[in-house]
Amino acid sequence: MNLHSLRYFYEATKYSSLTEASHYLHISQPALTKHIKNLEEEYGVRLVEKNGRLLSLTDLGEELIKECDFLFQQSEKIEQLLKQKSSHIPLKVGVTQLNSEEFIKHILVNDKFKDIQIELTTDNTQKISQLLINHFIDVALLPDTPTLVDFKREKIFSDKLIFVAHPDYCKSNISLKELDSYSFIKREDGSFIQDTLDNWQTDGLYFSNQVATHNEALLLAQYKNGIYLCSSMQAQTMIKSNKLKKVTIESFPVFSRDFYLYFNKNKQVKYFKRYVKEIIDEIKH
Amino acid sequence: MNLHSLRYFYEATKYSSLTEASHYLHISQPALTKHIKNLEEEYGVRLVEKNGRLLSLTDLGEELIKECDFLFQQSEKIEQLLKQKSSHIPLKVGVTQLNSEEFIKHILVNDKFKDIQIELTTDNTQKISQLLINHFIDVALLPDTPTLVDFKREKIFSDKLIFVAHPDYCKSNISLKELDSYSFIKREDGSFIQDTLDNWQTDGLYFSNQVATHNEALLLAQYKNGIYLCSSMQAQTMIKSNKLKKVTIESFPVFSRDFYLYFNKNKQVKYFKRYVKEIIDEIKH
DNA sequence: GAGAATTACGCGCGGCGTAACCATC
DNA sequence: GATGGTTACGCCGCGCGTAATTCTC
Repeated sequence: MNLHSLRYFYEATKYSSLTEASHYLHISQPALTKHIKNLEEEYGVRLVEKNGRLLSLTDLGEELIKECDFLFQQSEKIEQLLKQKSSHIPLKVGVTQLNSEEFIKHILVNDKFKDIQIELTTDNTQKISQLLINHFIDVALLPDTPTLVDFKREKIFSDKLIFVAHPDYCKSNISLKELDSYSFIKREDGSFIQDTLDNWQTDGLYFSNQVATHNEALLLAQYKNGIYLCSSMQAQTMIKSNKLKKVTIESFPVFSRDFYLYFNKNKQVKYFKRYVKEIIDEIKH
Repeated sequence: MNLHSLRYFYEATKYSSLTEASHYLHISQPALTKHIKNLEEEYGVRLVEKNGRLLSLTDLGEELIKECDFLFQQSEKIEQLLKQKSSHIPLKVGVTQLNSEEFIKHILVNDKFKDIQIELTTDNTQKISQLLINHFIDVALLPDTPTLVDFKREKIFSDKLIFVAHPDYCKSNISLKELDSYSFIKREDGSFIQDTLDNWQTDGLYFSNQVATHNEALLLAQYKNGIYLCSSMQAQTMIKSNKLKKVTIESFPVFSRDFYLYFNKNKQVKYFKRYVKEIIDEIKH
């Protein structure tokens, strides 16, 4: 029997619709439908029936799910056994400065990664891509990179520059006229963030403080020290926990970069990819 | 985890070597190796180790197999549940006269087919192939057939014309000089078998009796009535049970036809194919 | 018309077989 | 040299996503 289709069927029933399930299972909705049809056709049985515009389980479907509980519980047990005895060499991951902190915070410490041992390398895009090419690392999280043009990759998220501030510090939408009512947090000269700000408005911005790192800037922003421009990825968790809010400023252009996972062939990479995507989903929420 | 590879690994351990297992599991031996490697690489574990020129299970491998017992026992239970509730429309199978008796005897009454309901049509090759083309039947067992040239097919066995006789009736190898010491069983004039015999030796053959059907001829041969020319497929079981033996006659040319399963797309056909192949293997032994 | 499922279709990867090679007896 | 396992390689089908369609509220 096709245990692959059975697994998807089983997992899908944990959600209220196929569409919802497809989202959480990281598979397209038509593909899920197909898996269910597979089972039904293979055995000439009906497992689901139409219920309004949703599907619901037939009696046989319910019965099947109960049996699947045992099956996949056992399969889980086996997987744990194997993972426990695993002597994997660590998966070598390369990231840029921009990602590294978020990576460490949200990905590497995540429970999902308890069974993948990871060795992290942080360097600039150029160096990381060279490591990947020379097989010194297995995976790299990087923006679009010319030297990796024919490498396997998968888009993970789109990073944009956004303004953030303490929720009480200012309105959420600020017009150009209102700009002088607020102060901005200044990053070190020559940094990408500061250059972007300077190029946008050479005058008219009032800077409260200058800091040396992204972390310092975030801290100041939290203490209502001003509005701070940073990558949406880096601010996401603070926004989610309401320590900061996103601030839109009139006519500020969109600076965005897509980030990809580039990878060499490696059995573990598959899981790594899935976990990363799941975690990114959680962050985006 | 990859339950497909796990299944093959599990089943393979029931045999003494991969080569032997591959034969019974109807998969090539390199493919089996690959499945095991899959599991080992996915989890970074060792499941088998070299033991002379054979493989044997590691401790972890043994442990894994124990857990797999539960897993695939449960999977079997689920499969039974589904098959029991199955409301399959019968699988429509077409065969020629030549095959039909062997089919009914050795295939359709076989235990393996208890969960596939079969509707059998017997007719000549031309008619059967038309039924297949028009989707009136799902599977057909036929020799190479020009009208089905771009149909999906799979070679099932090669049928040859052979001489058979009672084990005590004659020697196993007969030279041309000795031919006149034995009598032959004569089929009805115009039959393929009789025509073949007549075209080979227009004189010099002594015919004891003339019969109307293959079954009658087999019966006579069993009663030491003479040597009988028939298809190897049709005589196989009598030979296996020592009621008849194969007789080689000097300079008799090989008349052989390959038989194929031709099939339309149908979920059940997969199982049908596998069962047929297994049974053919049993017959060939 | 919005949300859900189904059908149609095309692409890429993985599973498989064949063949050649290596290792053990 | 015979038997069993491994590596290399290429093909085909299955699993999947995208897009268009149907169905329900």
